Amino acid sequence: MDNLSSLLARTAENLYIMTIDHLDSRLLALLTAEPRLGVLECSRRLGVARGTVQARLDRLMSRGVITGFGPDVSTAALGYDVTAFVLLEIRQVAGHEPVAHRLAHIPEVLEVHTVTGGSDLMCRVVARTNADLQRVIDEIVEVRGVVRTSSIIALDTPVPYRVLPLVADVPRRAARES
Amino acid sequence: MDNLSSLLARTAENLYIMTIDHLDSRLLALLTAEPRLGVLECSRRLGVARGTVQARLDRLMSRGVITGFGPDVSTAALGYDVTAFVLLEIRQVAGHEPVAHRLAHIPEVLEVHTVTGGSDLMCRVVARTNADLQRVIDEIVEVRGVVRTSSIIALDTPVPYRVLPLVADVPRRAARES
DNA sequence: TCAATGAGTGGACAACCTGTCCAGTCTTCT
DNA sequence: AGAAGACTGGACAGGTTGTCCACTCATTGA
Repeated sequence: MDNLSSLLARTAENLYIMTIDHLDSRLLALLTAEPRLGVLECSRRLGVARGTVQARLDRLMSRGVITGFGPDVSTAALGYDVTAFVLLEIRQVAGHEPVAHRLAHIPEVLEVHTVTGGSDLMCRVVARTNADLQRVIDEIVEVRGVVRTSSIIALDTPVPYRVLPLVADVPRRAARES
Repeated sequence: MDNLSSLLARTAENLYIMTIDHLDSRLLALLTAEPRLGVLECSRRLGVARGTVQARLDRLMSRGVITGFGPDVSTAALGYDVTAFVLLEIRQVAGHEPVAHRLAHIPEVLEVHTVTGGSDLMCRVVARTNADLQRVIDEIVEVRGVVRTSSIIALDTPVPYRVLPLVADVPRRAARES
């Protein structure tokens, strides 16, 4: 069995990152599939001792790989059926932060990134209807510092957000490299 | 106290959506802040009976508002520090689905949407470095049906994905409208 | 080669929480 | 007024958690 400490690597930025092994990966997959599982049940399913699962979980959390077990809320179930990505051009004199900060006050804005390319910021927004989306975009345009917006509406989401394939790939890649 | 059934509304599409009240909202906020809290502890914090919390949670889950309690995995902690959005133009003769399906086989592709505008698909991808991003984009370009890509790199994320402000807003809006 | 180290095992304990009942109250709607 | 729905507070058995412990096993480095 690997010495787990060897799963830590120092990056160029002097930051520790963590490489997970196959057991970690299986544990994450299991918890993703059935998140309310307890430690004991996990240990039974994975065929290891309870203490092992407990130690692995502690490690994944303290290393920041698992950041939480937040309830996943479906905005669609709340009536927000429209998702869009809004690209923003801003007056750059004051920087991105104040604009992002003001955008954060709009509840329909779920996520804000600063980006490369023709735009400065990109945010993910939801709305109840297309007409409601117009209202949200109007709110965004009214934010001080925003010069122009252009929107991309997500019509369908054939692949919803997921991390599992990546999680499964990390130990494979690590094995290949060793 | 509201009759909870009144929190259901029939949409134009004949789909039931759910409006949550202040207690639901507080419960979601509490679980987001401290996700491993049990039902009993929640009831203590919210000042209601355990059965009430249990009933609310059951309802939120069965109505699809809470879709799960998946472990939230930080891709950055796994060494995937680069996030990008890749816009794809595709040969449209065969439709989006086969392309999306093939994209789903790339672990670094975390999310795929079909979109309006100049592009057909947009996906969120992660990579270890910018050079690694090139590798991932190459894999995407090699997908059959993909004609052209253009990438937007997320340099920073001043507002990470969050739903809480929206969740808090729904009962407010409902109160305003009644 | 040997000792130290880290990871995993299997077992134990008390304290706690869960799922699931129930009867009773209160408010709203018909 | 009566019915229905939501909430309360209490009860129960059974399972789970956190936290010990001693023991084994493989890897590492002196």
